Amino acid sequence: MVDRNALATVLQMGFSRATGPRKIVVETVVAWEGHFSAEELCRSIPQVGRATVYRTLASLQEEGVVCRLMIDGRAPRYLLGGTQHHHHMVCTQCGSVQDIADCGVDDFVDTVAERFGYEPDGHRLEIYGRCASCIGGERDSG
Amino acid sequence: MVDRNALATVLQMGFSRATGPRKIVVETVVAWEGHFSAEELCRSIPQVGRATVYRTLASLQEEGVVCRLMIDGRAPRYLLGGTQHHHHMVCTQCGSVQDIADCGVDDFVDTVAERFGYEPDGHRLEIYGRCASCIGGERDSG
DNA sequence: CACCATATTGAGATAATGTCTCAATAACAT
DNA sequence: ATGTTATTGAGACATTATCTCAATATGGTG
Repeated sequence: MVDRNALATVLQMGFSRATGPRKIVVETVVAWEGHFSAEELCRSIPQVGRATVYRTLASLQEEGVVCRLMIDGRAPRYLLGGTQHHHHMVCTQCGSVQDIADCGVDDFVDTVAERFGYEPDGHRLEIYGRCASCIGGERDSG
Repeated sequence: MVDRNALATVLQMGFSRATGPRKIVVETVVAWEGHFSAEELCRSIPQVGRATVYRTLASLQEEGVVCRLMIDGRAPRYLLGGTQHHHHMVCTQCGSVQDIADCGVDDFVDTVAERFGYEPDGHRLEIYGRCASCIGGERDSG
C-alpha cells in the first residue's frame, strides 16, 4: 500500500514539473487495485493523452514506483510497489498477484553466475499456480 | 542442440500432416543460432505465410520444442530446447542466452507456495547480467 | 501580477506485433 | 485417381507502443 501523502514526492521523481495530467496518472495508479496494463490505464483516464500515460508509466517504472510484470502471452502488466527487490506469485486462474518479499534465490543466482563467468545485475522469478481462493472456489462448484 | 533426425519426429508432434511450409519453419528454427522473435522468423522465410509461422511456432512451444523467453521491453523471443525444465541467464550487453540446467529454486518455490496456500504449477527464473565475453571485451576497449 | 523560457502535452501518424477469416490448396488414405 | 479434410496464406483487423511537433501549461523572475 502506497501512502497517498507520497504523491507529492512521487511527482518530484524524475520530473521537473508537476503537471495536471501527470497528477491524474499517478493518482489513478496509486488507487488501482491489483495489476493493470498500459492500455487499461489509458482507457480509464481518456482525458489524458496516450503518450503522456506511457511516458509517465515509464518514469514511474524507472523510479521504482511501479514494477512491470510479464505474464506469458499478455501485454506487460504493472503493479504498485517495485521499490524493493521482490518477486511475484501469479494465480493462473484468477490472475491475482501476490508479492514475495523475501528473495530466497540470491545465493543460487550468485553461484550460477559465477560458474558461467557472468557478472549478475538482476534476476526475475515468477511463480505460477492457483491461489488459495481459487482452490477453495473449485471445491464449492465441483 | 537438437538432432536433425528429430525433424520427422517434431513434424508429427501436434500435427496430423507434415506439410511443406511446416517443414520450412521447423528446419529454420532448428538451424537457428541463438534466440529469435516471431517476426524475425517470418522475415527470414517470406515464402511461408505469417499465419503459418505463428501457428507452427505456437505448436512447437506447446510441444516443448522451443521455449519462450521474455526479455523486458522486447517482443517474446524463442529458443530451441524447452523440453526439460530449465532457466536462462541473459547477457544484457550482447543478448546471448545461457541455459541453466539445474534448477536450484524448487525448494524455495515450494516453501513460498505453501506459505501462501498456492498450488504451484510452474515458475520462471531469469538472471540478467554481463557474460564473460562482454566483460573481457570491455577490458580491451577501455 | 505579467511575462518568459521551456518542459510538457496530445492528436494523430506510424510502427511493431499478433490474430482471424475463408476461399484455395495440398496431404493422405483408399 | 479421387475424395475428405487439414492446412495454407493474403490481407483485414486488432492491440500495443512510439514518435512528431505545434500548442499549451508550469514555475521562476522582475
